[in-house]
Amino acid sequence: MARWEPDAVGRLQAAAVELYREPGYDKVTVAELAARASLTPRTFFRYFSDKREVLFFGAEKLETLVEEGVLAAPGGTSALEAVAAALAPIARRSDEDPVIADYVRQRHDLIRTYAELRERELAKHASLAAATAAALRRRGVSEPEASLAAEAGLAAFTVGFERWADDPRRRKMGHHVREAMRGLEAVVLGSAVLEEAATGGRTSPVESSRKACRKR
Amino acid sequence: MARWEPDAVGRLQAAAVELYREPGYDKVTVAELAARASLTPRTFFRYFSDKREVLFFGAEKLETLVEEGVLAAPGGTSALEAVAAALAPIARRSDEDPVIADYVRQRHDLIRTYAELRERELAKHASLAAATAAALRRRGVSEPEASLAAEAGLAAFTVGFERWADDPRRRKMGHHVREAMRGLEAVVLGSAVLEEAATGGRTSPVESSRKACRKR
DNA sequence: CCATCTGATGTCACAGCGTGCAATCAGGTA
DNA sequence: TACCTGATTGCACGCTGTGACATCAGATGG
Repeated sequence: MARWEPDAVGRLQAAAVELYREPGYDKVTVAELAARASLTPRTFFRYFSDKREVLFFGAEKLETLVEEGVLAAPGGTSALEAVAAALAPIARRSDEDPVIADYVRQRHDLIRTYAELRERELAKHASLAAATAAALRRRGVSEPEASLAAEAGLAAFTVGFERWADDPRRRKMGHHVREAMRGLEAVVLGSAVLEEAATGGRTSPVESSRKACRKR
Repeated sequence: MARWEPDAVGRLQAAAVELYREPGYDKVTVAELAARASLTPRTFFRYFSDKREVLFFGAEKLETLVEEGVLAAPGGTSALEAVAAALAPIARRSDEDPVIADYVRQRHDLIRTYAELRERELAKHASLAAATAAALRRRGVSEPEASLAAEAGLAAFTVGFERWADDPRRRKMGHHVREAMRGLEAVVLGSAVLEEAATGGRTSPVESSRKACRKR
């Protein structure tokens, strides 16, 4: 039997999701939030550095998960494939457990609504990208490419994620993410606009390799 | 002759760059900053919503610049090329004017140093990506591709920008950005690791098109 | 059974951020 | 001279986040 009500962190997180949704993130004070968890503001700030941070608790875990995923990708896999492979299980988690999916949706709604939360989300995203690039480097990918694969791969994931969140047909997140990855290829290969090489003589950076891929 | 010392905004910006560098962003109070510009905190907050925002003044201008650039790209240009074309003049501005380049470097140093500033920068970056995607849609690019081209193109720009900032050889920003764009292709085409199709049978999303591009 | 230690929680005071509202103040206008 | 205008200021206030110290229930141990 514990001295205090157990799981202070969990109570604070729950209170946060609840109150940030209903009165609203900007309407609620940390004092009220803490009170709902039968705690004081001081305790809140002992566990979370911020009023925002309480919504981003699993972030470090996610980071190591993706790192491990990148390292675990089979040898000979390209950088971008490794990133995609590391990201796939993340999508799967939501696709397999509707409870998780609901939580993810609520959290995403919050983040979409409040600029301060969006900023923090972007920061976490950037940190994840940096960690991913580092993992790729540990796989032997050299520098401009490692960062680019990490950024591009995560960007594709995000685009897929957002389309999932907005999909009225409720298709799986994995589906949207795969589609986004394909879309990324298409865009980089220059087939998005079905252009007919109308560029006026000057050879753009993207032009060269697209030439090599005409058969597509 | 003006009633008050003219260009309050400019004075506040100058004071900010100066003081955020030297005592440090987290050491300086808005009161001190305002005082250095011979103003009061109240006036500071009339012009800037934040202690951070004072460093991000040109952001809206940059946004419209990129939008115009995307719209102005010659017809038949692919989505990613349009983004690259819109971004190129931005790099050129720094490459041609060393004063601008110095300012950009100082600002980047600040943003790299302080997490709060980094968060705000990422938010501006995201907003720019959204505006870019919107401009692409106005060009007829449809949705997963518009966002992907915007995100990927901006990510490449950022990677190039960062390599420029760290380049001991001081090559031009345009050079680094072009290289990053090429790197992006390389990564998406799967040539980053020089792999020899060692994937164990399963066909990954990226696999299909890479097959079509073996000649590279 | 009492003393002590431990670790989570609470109290208090405080600096700084950001805002609403009303006051000032210099110059232009009638 | 009286009035209007618009930039700036003063003031009071609520909220965020922090440092230093007190509290309190139980575990430990003699």
